[in-house]
Amino acid sequence: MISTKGRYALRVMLDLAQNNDGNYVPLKDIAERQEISKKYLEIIVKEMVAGGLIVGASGKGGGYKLLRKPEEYTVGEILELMEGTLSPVACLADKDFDCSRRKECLTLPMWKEFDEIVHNYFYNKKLTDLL
Amino acid sequence: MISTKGRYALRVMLDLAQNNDGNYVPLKDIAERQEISKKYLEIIVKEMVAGGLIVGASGKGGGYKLLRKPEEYTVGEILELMEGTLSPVACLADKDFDCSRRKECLTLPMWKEFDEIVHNYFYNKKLTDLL
DNA sequence: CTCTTTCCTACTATGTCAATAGGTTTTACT
DNA sequence: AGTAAAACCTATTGACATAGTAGGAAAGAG
Repeated sequence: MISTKGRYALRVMLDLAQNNDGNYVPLKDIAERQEISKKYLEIIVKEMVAGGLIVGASGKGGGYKLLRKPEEYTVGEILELMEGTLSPVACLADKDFDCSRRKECLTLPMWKEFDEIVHNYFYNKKLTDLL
Repeated sequence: MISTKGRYALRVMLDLAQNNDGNYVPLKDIAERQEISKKYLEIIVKEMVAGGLIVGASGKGGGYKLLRKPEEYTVGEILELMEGTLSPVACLADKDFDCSRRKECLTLPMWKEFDEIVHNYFYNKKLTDLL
């Protein structure tokens, strides 16, 4: 299940792509258009700035804008940043996950295959594919 | 993320498939082989019985066994029973989910497409494919 | 110097996850 | 009848994540 964080982040990115005229877009406007609590979006957008997806500017005339061209973002990188991982199981999400049953695990190959399908799907989906 | 409930259920099914000689398999044995708390497995197998995946028998010589041939189970039905849904978002998981933005939602088509990929992957994967 | 906007810390309610605890009932075997 | 093994049942718990809310501090344009 993708959480609201991931879903809202995606909608913020789409909103920014649709209002990508070079100016900063105030969060207030995004929150109103998307009907999402501005306060909650603050938390989300902060992570998006930290993650290098967008840039913020304080003060009057400030707001947020994309750092790259809309077609240069993939849905995968947005979701993965917000969700932490797209992997279906902990043993694939964590590089350091230590499972004593790893060698004999009958289900691991399936999770690996599925993980790749998910990864491929979202990383081949550009932000602009949704517009 | 697939929870332990789904993952453990799958491992119980595989264990039952590997010990499918017509006799009931005690949960104690499964718990030991799989290195999972028997107490926790009780909760899980109870749901599996209720969901029609397996059948239980009380008393000495009792335990659990498969209701169908191993090749007649799909991973999808097992996971969906335990997880409640395999859908990535609530608006697809719930038939009655009421979203006012449904018509204009830019992300819904993607979630739908992804949902189908996930569904197809797990429902085309037979339990015996993992053995 | 004021208004707008981001930025920051903290708090909270609710729910889910992953169990544990302690029994009762059912059944086969002796 | 008695006993051991097994499922079955109800309740509880600790930890964590989710989805926010609250209140203000700092930045920056006009």
